[in-house]
Amino acid sequence: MLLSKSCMYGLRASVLLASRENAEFVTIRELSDELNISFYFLTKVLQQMTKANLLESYKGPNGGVKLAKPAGEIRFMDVVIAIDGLKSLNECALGLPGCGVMKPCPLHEQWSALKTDMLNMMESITLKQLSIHERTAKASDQTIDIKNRINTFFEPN
Amino acid sequence: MLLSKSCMYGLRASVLLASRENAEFVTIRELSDELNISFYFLTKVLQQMTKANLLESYKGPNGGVKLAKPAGEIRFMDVVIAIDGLKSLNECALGLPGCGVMKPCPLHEQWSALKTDMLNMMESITLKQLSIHERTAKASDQTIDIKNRINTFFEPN
DNA sequence: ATATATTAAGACATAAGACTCTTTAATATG
DNA sequence: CATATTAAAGAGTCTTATGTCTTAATATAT
Ligand code: FES
Ligand code: FES
Repeated sequence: MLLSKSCMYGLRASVLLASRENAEFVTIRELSDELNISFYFLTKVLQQMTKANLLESYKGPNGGVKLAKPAGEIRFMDVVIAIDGLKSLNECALGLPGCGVMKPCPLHEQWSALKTDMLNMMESITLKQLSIHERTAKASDQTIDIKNRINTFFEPN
Repeated sequence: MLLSKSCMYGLRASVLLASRENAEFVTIRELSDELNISFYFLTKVLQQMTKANLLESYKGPNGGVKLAKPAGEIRFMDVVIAIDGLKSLNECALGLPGCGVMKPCPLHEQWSALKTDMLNMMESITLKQLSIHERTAKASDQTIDIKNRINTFFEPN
């Protein structure tokens, strides 16, 4: 598993929030219902994102969470860093210390090339792009309404 | 973490075994000492590889483990499959079920491209290549003898 | 003020992964 | 045969990740 479950949950919620960028605060309960993620657990994950200034939260009636910046300004990578941390992005494939810093392991050359591609991807893709992809998919399948479609994207495990 | 620790341990041990392909059985104790991995734990991991017919084991005096085939015929991927399983190679980046089979998630296109590269790498690299890389590295640093060099590759965490 | 809605924080529970130890089985050697 | 050496198998422990619940804090509305 490349990303932790927490991180995947955070990403799913982010994309959903991005697809409603117009909206005001969305309750975590609504997100967790739609994504089939434990409300309690998702709450913890989104707290991490709030601390990292990716989300803004508001307590009380009409409260909830929303993206702290335009979806086009939040990179895939930002979410990963907020939840799994920077270290998770620079690990040696064989788990040895100091990948890229110390003596490279036998896999380093190949692995770091892949890692570069992966980082480029994470750096270039924004939540906006992910949410647009979602919309396009929806448009191409007119028989399924929006809510339904999001639900099929984010089916329970 | 892309690969489990078990898997990384198995790979490290494999490369070490490959670099001694000439040798007869090597005891797990010797491997665990040289790689700074718990002997008990490594034993379990190598058992999985033996069951998968990647290693051959022999009990009793002068026993141990050795590669079951020439190092050039064992692919990186074979070790990963033996230890982490096939499923680990085809996961959705967002943890959704049926990546590549069911409706793709918003990240699928980008992620599956990366995954293809990764699988190609795992499929094309053999233990022989990894061990040769190791030898080359050694040759370029004459001041450090072989055993020492392996030890610096495989430092404790 | 009081009641209600909501996130934050912290404590707790369960499951999975990582690691350890003990016992058993196979083999070799004297 | 007796003893030593080694991996296999199984049970147990420790740690980390995941998931749940309760209480506190903050905001709104009546
Ligand atoms: S040192 Fe192992 S991948 Fe970089
Ligand atoms: S469905 Fe998500 S990466 Fe393929």
